[in-house]
Amino acid sequence: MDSEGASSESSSSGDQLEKWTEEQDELKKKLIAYDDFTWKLSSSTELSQGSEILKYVGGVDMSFCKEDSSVACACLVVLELPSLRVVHHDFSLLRLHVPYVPGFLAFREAPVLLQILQKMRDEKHPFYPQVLMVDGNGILHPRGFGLACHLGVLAHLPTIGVGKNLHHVDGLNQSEVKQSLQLQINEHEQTITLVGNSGITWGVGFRPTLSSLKPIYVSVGHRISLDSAVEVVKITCKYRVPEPIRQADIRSRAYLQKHQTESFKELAVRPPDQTEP
DNA sequence: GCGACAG
DNA sequence: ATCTTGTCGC
Repeated sequence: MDSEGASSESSSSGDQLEKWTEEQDELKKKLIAYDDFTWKLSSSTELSQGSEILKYVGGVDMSFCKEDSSVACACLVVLELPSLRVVHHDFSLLRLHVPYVPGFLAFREAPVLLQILQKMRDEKHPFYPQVLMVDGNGILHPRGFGLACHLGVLAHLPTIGVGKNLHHVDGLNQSEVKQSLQLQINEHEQTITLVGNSGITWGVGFRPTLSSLKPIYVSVGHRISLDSAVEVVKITCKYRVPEPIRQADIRSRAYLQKHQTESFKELAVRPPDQTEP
């Protein structure tokens, strides 16, 4: 018998988390936390004629089956600016074998999302996104490398991390953020910089609309500065959750429900096929 | 040691 | 992530 708690359960072993941590640290070396793109926002002061403007913003999200949380639908949408109309969407239905572990979301969700992105790029689709918004944090993460960073580096794409809940890092606390925003309730600025105990700026808490008490949390994913990331988020917010992510969320959920019966059969766990004589 | 912990 | 109806308001 093993003396150590080599608990033979389905959850991740310490070894796995160690491997994942090393992989995050390795990929983190390629992280670019400043503006590394050629487009400009149409609201930019310098309206140079030659430069391209930001027109195609992507969003990714995943939904899960309530009966079987390992059955998931990943969705990529692309919205056109400034209309915020969806000009492209794509889905992938699959069964996940990697569990959700706080701090390691990317190992569960990045592979599929990357696959959908690559498919679009390989097809040289004209609406391939110039920047991608991700339903998960960027550098606002225990090791400064959340899903948005992970996806950005692997896809070599500018990405923005958007969290609906605060990942408690470096002393950052949800109620403190809310209090700070409460103090600014009368000011024009609905944004609060998230500075941890160490002095590091991890992102910003942001209230997109006047009615939304609960903030969203924006952080740098890859190849973009925090200021630019916030600018992009601002111009894509019709509701609390920015449109690209909201549309990916709505559509992935709808797709899952529409194909619930079929997909459940397709992805059903069958015992190994031993019908051969 | 205990609690906290994106989706 | 998911479980969940109505309701108040623009």
